[in-house]
Amino acid sequence: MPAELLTIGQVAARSGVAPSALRYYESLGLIASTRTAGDRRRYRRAVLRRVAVIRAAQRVGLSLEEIGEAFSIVEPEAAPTKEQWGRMSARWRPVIDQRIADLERVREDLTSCIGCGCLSLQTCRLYNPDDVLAADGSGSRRLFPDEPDHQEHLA
Amino acid sequence: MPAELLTIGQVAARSGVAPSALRYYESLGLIASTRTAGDRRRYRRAVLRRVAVIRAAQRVGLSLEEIGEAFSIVEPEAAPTKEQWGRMSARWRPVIDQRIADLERVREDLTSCIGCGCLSLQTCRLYNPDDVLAADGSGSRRLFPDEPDHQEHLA
DNA sequence: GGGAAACATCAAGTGAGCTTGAGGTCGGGG
DNA sequence: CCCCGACCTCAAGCTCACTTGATGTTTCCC
Repeated sequence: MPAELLTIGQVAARSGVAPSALRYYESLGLIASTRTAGDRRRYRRAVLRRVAVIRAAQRVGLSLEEIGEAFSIVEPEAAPTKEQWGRMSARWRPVIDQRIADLERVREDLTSCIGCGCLSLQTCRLYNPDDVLAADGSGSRRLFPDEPDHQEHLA
Repeated sequence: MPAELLTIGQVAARSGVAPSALRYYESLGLIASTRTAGDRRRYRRAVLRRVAVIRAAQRVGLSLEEIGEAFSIVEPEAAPTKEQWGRMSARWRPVIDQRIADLERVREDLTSCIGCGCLSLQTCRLYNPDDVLAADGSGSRRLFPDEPDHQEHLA
């Protein structure tokens, strides 16, 4: 327990992310570690920041792959420089803004539908939304995919 | 194509949700249908509203199971009454508000971290967040789970 | 009335993001 | 010196929300 490097257990405890998840992130190249002679992982403190950024980005709805792409501009294994950080957040900002706008619209629709008495009508946006998914392939769906437009409406 | 009842294909076209997904929702009890003599599904128009509500709730980050719970207060197979709708949206509003607040915080953290020069410091909220996950079992994680608090911080 | 859509069921597959388990290694305290 | 717990790898399992495919039935239209 010197000071400089953290064990996986310590990183887990301090970040709240399970060791298995940290190994998984590492397998994806999202974080990096050095190894001891006995093959144990040792993490630099900067990994805590990276993990925090990963969790924050997930909350925004980004996949680990997208996060990895954004990380490709910062050097692995170190804290981002101010400039790199700036580029990353510039990249994510519009995504966050969009997500917030989406949710605000859902909230608005939900609320206005109560007041407007549109429950049985077809003019309601919730009833007759203009953002709709088209079938587009296989596999699971992102929770908040970029929904392609689709024009087919009610009658 | 009389008028009253919709086929699964029509519901799919009008809601933008694939037929297979509609059958899946039905298997979970989220929507209901009657059957023709030949065992084909027939949906009442109200199902369009329900499907729209389901998609909206998913956008907010609710699982289909949670959506089903919320639906348990409205009669299956019919459009919600104004009162039921009110209860549902009252139930979801705080969740939406919370999600929006979370995202705004991430955005704020991202932005302020650029300006504040905290990149190498430990006072930064992103670096030293107070919302952290504890290990809690198996399986996949919700994209935006209710994160239990966890107090273990840096040093 | 005949053929092609559209629909039915059911089992199995998909992808993301992890966890769990088996089986073995490392390292610090008593 | 020995033991326990933390750690290692790798393969397999799991959840969620669907889709795909196989196989069979209905229905609409000409």
